[in-house]
Amino acid sequence: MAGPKLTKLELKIMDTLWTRGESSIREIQEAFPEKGRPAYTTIQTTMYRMEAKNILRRVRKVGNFHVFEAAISRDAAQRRLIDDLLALFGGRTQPVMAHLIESGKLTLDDVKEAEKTLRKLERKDKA
Amino acid sequence: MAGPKLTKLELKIMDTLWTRGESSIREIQEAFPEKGRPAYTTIQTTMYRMEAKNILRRVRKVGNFHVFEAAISRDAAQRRLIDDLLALFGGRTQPVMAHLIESGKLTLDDVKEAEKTLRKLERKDKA
DNA sequence: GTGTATCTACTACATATGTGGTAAACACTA
DNA sequence: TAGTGTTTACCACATATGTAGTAGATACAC
Repeated sequence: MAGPKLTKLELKIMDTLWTRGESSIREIQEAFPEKGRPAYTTIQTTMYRMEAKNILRRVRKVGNFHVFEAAISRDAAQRRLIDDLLALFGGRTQPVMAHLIESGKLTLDDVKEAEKTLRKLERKDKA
Repeated sequence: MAGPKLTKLELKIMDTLWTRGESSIREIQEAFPEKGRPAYTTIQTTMYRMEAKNILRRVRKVGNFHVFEAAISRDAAQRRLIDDLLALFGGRTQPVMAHLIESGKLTLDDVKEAEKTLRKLERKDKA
């Protein structure tokens, strides 16, 4: 059933946890670019709410601060993002691909890579 | 700069306008599946807000009801959806493709089609 | 012209999210 | 152990969104 839906801010927080592993609130806050960095308590409140939703959990206390870790994988979160997008397109990948190409984001190399992966999968399925 | 961000409900409303063209609130409401169909005034309120955001506009009055039309194209809205998703992936298409493949949503035919389109584009760019 | 059904315009309200303040607890240093 | 700086836990608030009710306007059928 894929992970829960995450907002943009939640995703940025998770990104730090996924990339750097266990982190304190302060470490996560300081991972934001200084320009437009949210207040410490903004991150804190959001993380508390994420804890209530089991998106992350506190694993231990060091000194007087808590250390948190991700409770869902990056893969699960990403899959959810894409599933949601696809649902908005009625499950059809074609328009998605068309837009990716049109915006110049998808290169011929990307596509060849995808094709290679698919052919590999096909062989595996047959075996 | 691509269109404004649309929510799921807003997208469903726009979908009717894009597909069937000019429509009344009632027509849009009745385009929702009977199971879980939002109340007339739910659609109405949402459409009024969309009007304020210039996502749609009322074009004329027929009898005692207004007729609305889309003020942004399906293409612009879809592009925005995909741009937003891509931004969450740091602009990288690779993980997006990987997930599409992994979930079985992207077939070899889809990819070949994309490749053909890309090659065509390439030739056009050269010319 | 009058009645009836529909629509409009406005209001209300709950939830999720982003935002950040404040007081009290707490750990570490000197 | 006393002081200081950080953290926690909680609170408050604005905005966006989904949800729907109500009163009065309005058009159409007869």
